[in-house]
Amino acid sequence: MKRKVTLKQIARELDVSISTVSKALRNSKEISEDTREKVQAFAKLYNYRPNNIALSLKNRKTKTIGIIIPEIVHHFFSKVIRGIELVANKRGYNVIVGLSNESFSKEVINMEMLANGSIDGFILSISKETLLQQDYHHFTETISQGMPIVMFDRVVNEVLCDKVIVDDLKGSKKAVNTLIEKGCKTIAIITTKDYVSVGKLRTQGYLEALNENDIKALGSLILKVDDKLVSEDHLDVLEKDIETLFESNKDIDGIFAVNELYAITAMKVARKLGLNIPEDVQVIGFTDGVLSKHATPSLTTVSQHAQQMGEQSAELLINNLEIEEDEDYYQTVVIETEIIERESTK
Amino acid sequence: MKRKVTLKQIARELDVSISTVSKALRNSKEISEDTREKVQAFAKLYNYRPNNIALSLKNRKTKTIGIIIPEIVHHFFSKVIRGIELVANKRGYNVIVGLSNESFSKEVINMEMLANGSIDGFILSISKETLLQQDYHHFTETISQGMPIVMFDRVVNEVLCDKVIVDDLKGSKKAVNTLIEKGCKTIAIITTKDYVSVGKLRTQGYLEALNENDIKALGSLILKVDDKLVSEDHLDVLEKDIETLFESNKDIDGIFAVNELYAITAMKVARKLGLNIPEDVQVIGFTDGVLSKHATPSLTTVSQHAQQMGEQSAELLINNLEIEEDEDYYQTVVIETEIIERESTK
DNA sequence: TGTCAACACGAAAACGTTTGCGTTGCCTTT
DNA sequence: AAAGGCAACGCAAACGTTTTCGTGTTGACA
Repeated sequence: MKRKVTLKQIARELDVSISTVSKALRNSKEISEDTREKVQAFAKLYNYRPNNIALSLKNRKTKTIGIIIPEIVHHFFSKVIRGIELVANKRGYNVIVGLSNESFSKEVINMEMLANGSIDGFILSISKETLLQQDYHHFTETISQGMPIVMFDRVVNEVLCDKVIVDDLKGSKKAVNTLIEKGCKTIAIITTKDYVSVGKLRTQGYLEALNENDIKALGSLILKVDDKLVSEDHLDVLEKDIETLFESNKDIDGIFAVNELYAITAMKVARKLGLNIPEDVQVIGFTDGVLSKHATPSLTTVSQHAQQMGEQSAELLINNLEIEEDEDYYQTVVIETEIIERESTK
Repeated sequence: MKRKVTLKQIARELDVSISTVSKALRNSKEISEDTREKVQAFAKLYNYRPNNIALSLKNRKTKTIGIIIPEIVHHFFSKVIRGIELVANKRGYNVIVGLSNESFSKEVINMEMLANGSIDGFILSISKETLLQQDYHHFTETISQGMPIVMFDRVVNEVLCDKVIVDDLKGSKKAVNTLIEKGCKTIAIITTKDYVSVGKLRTQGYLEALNENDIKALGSLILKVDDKLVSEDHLDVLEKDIETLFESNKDIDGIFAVNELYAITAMKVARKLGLNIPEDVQVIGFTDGVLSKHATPSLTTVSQHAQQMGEQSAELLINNLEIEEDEDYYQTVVIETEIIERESTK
């Protein structure tokens, strides 16, 4: 087990100074060709690689970016990570991930662990609990210490930083409009409670779409699911709620669900009630996850281009890191959504 | 934008030496109570946090572990990561992830990026290309340089290190036995080409189960899918193959698929051919992903306990890191599989 | 009054780099 | 022969810590 070789060891072995070795390896013309070759040969032989930590300390930058997300076992987030990793690697950066598990305190802890020199900047999506408590001091403090943050998807106006979001409102309008075009008269929405900003926006898009088409929005057609309970009952409760929705609104012929799971579950319940998809009820979901693609019938969805979001976030952050301290100019990039038509619509 | 405060700045401000500040903060009794309080108050005020990079350099350990996986947009791998992250954080470690994207060269590059001081050890699952080329020098070299590796799921005998695997053979035997118990007489398997070790093992388990039940294995019932092509056609090809399988073996009443997607696709094709599940054909898959749970009918699977694998891997690695250089004793932990019965079996 | 221990603190090395600048020795130039 | 120039290298600082080993100042004690 040979330890990693350092400049010092090479220097001692070759009887020159450390600086000479360093310069020789970087092809400085201060060093004679003789010594340069000698040093480089030796370095190659012993497979010398500069120690990253030492470099980080010297350069005051680590060339790694920190990601904090609420959950990794989630198609959307892992796709975002893939996007981030893609451009990060291309530009010579590493990524280190922290999971908040939707908890405020874990988010704070994780950020503190990373903010002390381990990384150059953050890319993150806010946890539900933080959203609920509306306590954003850890973000603003980090930023004020000179560490840039890029937020994606779950963002918040109170914090000034670069942001990458999908146009939830427009996306859901598109979805509902699609349902209307395909002949739906009575469209229900299955959404989340309002404190999740994306849920709120998507609901709003639904309402606006109805409004613009002169369809009256009915409270009974709006199902707001409380997704705070993560337990197994969650699904059962969800199914019951949806069943009630269908039964108290017999004329529903279109469903817009703000995520994949709700959509799939809606289809399941509909089928159980003897309704055919898409003949009797058409369904559109949000997020193009793996479920939508492989469900039967496959689900028409509003695609969020998760990987692209990740790529954009990384570009934004790295540009920020490598540009000379510009005048605190923050931008918000909007990723367009796209309807992917599959079998759950006519 | 105030830069992060350092020991040196505190020292200058309070007109004491750096060492005094350091000692005061660590509550050394060398320092008088007066100075201690003064320093600590100042540090708190300016929110002093020791610089991680400097600590890493000094201690020659980074307290972060590197993960290299073939793909992150994958339920199994992201669940493993969650497990790793869980115990890593609990024990004061961070995780930094690299994606090989199933490519040999990216695996090598990624490992080299991290091996130069950024991390203390690796947890990884080998890429398909590496498995195919059987070139493991980057693993052995890393290990011989004193950096421990824990491999999970996709492991290889040629490399000596800690390993965490699932009992693929036993797991698939269990699956096939379950099918037999439930009355299946003609069981087909949908598997991968043999170079993916887990595919090979699972096929072997299938054969052994049949053998032990005195059922003759038929080559025509074994479908080996070439999953090298990742393209969209993949699915089409798969469907065609499965359709052929069903049509040339009309009496198939049980399907064992080595992964979720194959199983779901098999169900889809079966239904298209007018077969009912589980009445006419029963299906069991491997891996309990999100598809299995939410498919209709939901899929009976062999659960691999991915999160537990991650936890075990992390425990193994960290123990290795924190124990005094023991005598190169490597262990292989086997995670038991478990059949999760759902609607695709009787 | 001289000695010694205890106390409170500072200097410096170390971790592994990079780099500006100083220092040799030798050759050229006038 | 003296001065200047250049090639080739070493010194030392810096990044931010921790820690060992001084060192100076007390006070107590003989």
